[in-house]
Amino acid sequence: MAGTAEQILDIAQDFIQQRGFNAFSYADISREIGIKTASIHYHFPSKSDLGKSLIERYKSTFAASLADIDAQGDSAKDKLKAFGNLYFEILQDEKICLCGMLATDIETLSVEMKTEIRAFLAQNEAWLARVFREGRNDGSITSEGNIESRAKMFHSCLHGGMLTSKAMGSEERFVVIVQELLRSSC
Amino acid sequence: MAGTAEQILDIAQDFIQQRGFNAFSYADISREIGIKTASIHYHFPSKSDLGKSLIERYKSTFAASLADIDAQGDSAKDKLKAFGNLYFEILQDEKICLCGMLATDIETLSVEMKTEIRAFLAQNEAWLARVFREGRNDGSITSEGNIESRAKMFHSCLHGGMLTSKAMGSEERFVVIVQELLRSSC
DNA sequence: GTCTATAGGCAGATAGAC
DNA sequence: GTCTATCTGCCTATAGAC
Repeated sequence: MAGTAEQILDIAQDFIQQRGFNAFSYADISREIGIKTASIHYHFPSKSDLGKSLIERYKSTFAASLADIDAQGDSAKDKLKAFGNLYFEILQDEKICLCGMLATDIETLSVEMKTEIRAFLAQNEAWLARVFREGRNDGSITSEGNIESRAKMFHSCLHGGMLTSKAMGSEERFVVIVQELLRSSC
Repeated sequence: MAGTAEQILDIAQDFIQQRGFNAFSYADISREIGIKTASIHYHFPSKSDLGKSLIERYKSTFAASLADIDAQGDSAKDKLKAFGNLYFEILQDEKICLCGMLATDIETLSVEMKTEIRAFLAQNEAWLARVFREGRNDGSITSEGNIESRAKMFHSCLHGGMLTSKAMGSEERFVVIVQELLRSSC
């Protein structure tokens, strides 16, 4: 049984991943979980507080997913596939990555939220760079070039893929993009 | 001397490319060009009308830029570079592609705007696919795989690159991503 | 075309009772 | 912790004078 604060975060996250930070309100959450907006302010005094808590939680959850992938003991190439699959699952819910969505809103957000978003992106790219490095050792990745650049490109392509595929209304499109990305990155 | 309607579109475009569709208002435009909000409604009765006109204009301008690239008579690989450079110039103004920004807001937009956004993305991808095809003929692109998939991936990577680079506050990051993309796509 | 004035609604946020 | 009530301000949009 989730506490109220968690429930609020859950609903807020859905809204943001579907519509963006500036297109949802406390009233939306209120309607969804049957609690007045004033009560939401008790848990999260300002919208920025809510946003910051949300990204922190998302970052932790995502880090746990990456740890799960590592624990599978697959090849580096399979890890990249699994990473892409994390995003595919998000897209299947008609959402995009929380931080990808917030990235477009970045200029309108508090410094606290900005900092958290950047930390999330950096966390992902550090993981990807490590996996690319592993791939050169285990032989599952034969492509050349700078590891950090490759990680940034891989990461960007997935975010752009989610974004454009959601806009075009096609999950299949994302699948095609990821296949092509894996082919040219491994 | 630009007419008022054009001026309104110019300002609105700046705001959207920097902050998103749901984070700017007629009042913002009003302040910027010294005209009352009621007068803006005379030119564009609803915000959706403004948005639709804006994307139509953007699509035409972008198509003209693509025609310019074609007219240079460069190799296909150089055309891809020039395409990436169009987006780099946008990022240098601390913006991202208008339709990339609107893509995240897609669920909150009118059907008219949605249709225009999809048409823009499709236009770009048709051009990219054609250039990849040219590259196989002129020998400047040796990579294999499905042409349409490659165009979608290339396109997605640029959009994601703009998005994440703006969020990270680094133009240099975008340059690195494009270099890596060109390396692995040609 | 641009203005003043205003409608009607929703936003984020707070005070204080229970 | 949740409520009612309310504040202040901004939003999109319209009516009607000039």
